[in-house]
Amino acid sequence: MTSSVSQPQSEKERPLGFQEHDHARCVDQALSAVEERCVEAGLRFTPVRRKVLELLLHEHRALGAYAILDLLRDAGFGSQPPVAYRALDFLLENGFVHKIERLNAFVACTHPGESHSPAFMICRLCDAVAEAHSTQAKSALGEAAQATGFQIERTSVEAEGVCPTCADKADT
Amino acid sequence: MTSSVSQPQSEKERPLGFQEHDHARCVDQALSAVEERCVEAGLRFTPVRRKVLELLLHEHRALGAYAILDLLRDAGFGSQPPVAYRALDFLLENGFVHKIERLNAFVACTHPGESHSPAFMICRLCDAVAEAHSTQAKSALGEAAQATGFQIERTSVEAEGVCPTCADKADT
DNA sequence: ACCCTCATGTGATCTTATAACATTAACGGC
DNA sequence: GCCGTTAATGTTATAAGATCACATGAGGGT
Repeated sequence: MTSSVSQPQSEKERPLGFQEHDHARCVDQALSAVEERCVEAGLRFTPVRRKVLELLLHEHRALGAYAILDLLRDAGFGSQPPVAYRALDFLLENGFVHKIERLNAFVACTHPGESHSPAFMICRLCDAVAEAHSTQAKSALGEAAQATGFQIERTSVEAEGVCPTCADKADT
Repeated sequence: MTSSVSQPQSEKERPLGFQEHDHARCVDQALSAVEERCVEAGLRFTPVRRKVLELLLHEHRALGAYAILDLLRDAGFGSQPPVAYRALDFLLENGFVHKIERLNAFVACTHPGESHSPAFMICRLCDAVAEAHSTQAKSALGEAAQATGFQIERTSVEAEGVCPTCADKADT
């Protein structure tokens, strides 16, 4: 799922993230990983929560809360905003999804389980979102923070630009 | 105005940013600097635009668009959302203010004129916002971007935490 | 069975942002 | 100085995002 630090291996589609991959498999893997972590941590991975994560993994891009809500409704769940927001809150709190502030939208985490301060690359043309491992961004601000005595609790790092796929299209 | 990389020099108040400073003066300076840049660049620094910047400089913290709108109304300007948003768009485009995505709010730029990719520290207790010079955050993501072929155009780096002033209060 | 807690369903409301269109002000060519 | 073009503003309406408040239901422990 949109792993971010290597060259594209196939040119055939690269449809949603920046890279081709076995999507059905990556969805299943991620769901299992999260399920396992919930059991370990005594968290309730309820049907709505599972469904929301599944939808985000399946779509493999950032979705707004109301887009998620529509899909939930189609799947027979409640259709009022809090249904989606509550599931998202749970998933956010536990690091299974991230919020893309720039888009007011949500993406499934690319590497759940690992503790990390995420950084994102967002394509302004197709809205694809890739998550990068970024320990560094934190430390970049860390210096300034230390100098002022500011205590950092969370960071959000987002880059907007053009993904390889869209750049290719533009060349044509 | 909330310059970010040095020790607090006075303990008497540190009211809005993380540091004490001659506020009236810093507002005037910033306004002049922006005015000058607009003349140079052939930009129209109209009354609404000036007023919005002035308000942000004066308040010296992140304000929501509707808070700005209220202040505009008080000052005799139009009172419909587009009035504020359009002025903000202008100021954003030209780097005179920044948007804090996390708060859906806007702050006056701390060092207009210098080209920079801003990074912010946001106090979750008092909403004070400090802007740090950060060339590094860009480069942190830059590596991942280069590896995938992603072309970065803009970055947004925000850290949420507790500012020195609020931390002091908590200790008491 | 009971209680307590957490999760869900639902309606209403609030905040943030934009679309669309009319009106007015500034700017350049002549 | 007049006129056409362009950019800025005013105003109405509405879209999009997020939360509040309160009722109902499902699990877990005793």
